[in-house]
Amino acid sequence: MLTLKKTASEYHHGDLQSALITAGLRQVEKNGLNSLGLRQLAVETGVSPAAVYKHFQDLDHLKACIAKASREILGSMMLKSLKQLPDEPKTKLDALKRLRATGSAYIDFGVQKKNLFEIAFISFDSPDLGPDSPNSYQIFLDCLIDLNKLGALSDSNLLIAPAMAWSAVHGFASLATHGIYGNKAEIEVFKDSVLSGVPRLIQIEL
Amino acid sequence: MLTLKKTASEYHHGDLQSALITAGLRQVEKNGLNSLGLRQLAVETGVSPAAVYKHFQDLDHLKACIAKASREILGSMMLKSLKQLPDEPKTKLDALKRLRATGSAYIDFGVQKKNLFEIAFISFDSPDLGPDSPNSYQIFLDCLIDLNKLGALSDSNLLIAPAMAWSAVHGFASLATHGIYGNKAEIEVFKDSVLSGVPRLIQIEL
DNA sequence: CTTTAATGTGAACAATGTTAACATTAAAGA
DNA sequence: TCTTTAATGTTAACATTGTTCACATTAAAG
Repeated sequence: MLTLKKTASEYHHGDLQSALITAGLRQVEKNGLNSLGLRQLAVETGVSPAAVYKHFQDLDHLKACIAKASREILGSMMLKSLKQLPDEPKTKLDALKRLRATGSAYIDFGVQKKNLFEIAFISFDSPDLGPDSPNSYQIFLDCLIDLNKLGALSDSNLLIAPAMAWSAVHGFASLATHGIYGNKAEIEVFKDSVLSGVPRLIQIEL
Repeated sequence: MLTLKKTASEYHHGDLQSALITAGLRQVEKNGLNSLGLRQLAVETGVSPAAVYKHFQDLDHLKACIAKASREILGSMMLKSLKQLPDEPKTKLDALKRLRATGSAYIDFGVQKKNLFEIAFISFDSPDLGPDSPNSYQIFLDCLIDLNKLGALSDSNLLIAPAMAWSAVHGFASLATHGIYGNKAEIEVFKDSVLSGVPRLIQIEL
């Protein structure tokens, strides 16, 4: 339709649903998950508190949508990290570099946007909201499929390997956001170690 | 002092501070972090809402104390898992079994007490509350020191190795609590894989 | 035994999530 | 096009929450 919103009757918002999610993302990123409030978001988007309930069942549902949006930002950062590398990896080493890049992006997201990372996995269980796109697990898996095609991974590991890689990377990101590894310079050292360890963890053979 | 609380004047509670933490732990474990409320805890411990503020600065502070208590339960479960093994490991393999036992206990805690695991790392940064005892990181470290003494680990890794092991185990526990690996039977398979992968990750040489 | 500090109560406050009844607009069907 | 209907918004109210203040009660210290 695309009706160049001249209809500024100011009564209907136009796209409140995504406006609330966007405002929520900004609020969480700036002041943390605890600072997220329904009324405050309503004010921020210039709407009454009750209007929110036309688009979300309750605050938890809205939070879940903001969480999903966070995960999708994470996923897009992972994809972005891949765009600076050769598309179709021809060698095992190239394929491995791609896996490492996605892992690095995952950790960077956690460290740089720790408040978004904090909310990202809220209500991750309930699949009411449909799959993430992009989906970070799928991105890991694609990298491992490439490695498998090139013979760097045993087939039996295509189920286990992504789980293990994800665990290591996610765990490091999570612990890093909790300030366990000190300042960002120190984090970088540990991060490299973890990323270098992943191929051993999932038994890559070059 | 130990004054066998005959002084049941019913006005002063006796040990409200820890009673609130205990009640908080039970509430979180049963109904999740979101269900935790100050007034409700006050009712549960038979005390007025304002009384809580004689022992905690605010709800966040109380939450942080409950979180610390959760981590200490985790730590004690790790220690418990060690008590069924030979005290002083004489062989590399024995030492490795101890490391694996602690990792297994860590993951079990996450899966079996997912609500406690959820709160456990809240306010982990702020060291106002003093160190955990027992401290799960220290337990990992002790296992690795044993391995190092037996020559299974390069010295340079005594800083990095615990961080990596912790990351893998913590990440898996975290993702498992989010229901990513399906039911508990499936989780067990993945868990064994991760635990078997840790020695490769941290470059144990047997 | 008196004073003081620790620990409790009760009433009030502002702010929050939520709901219900109603208003306005956009979309659909005659 | 006109009418109806569904979608989307508003306002007012409610119960509940975290928090504070003035005050009461008890335990500990001098």
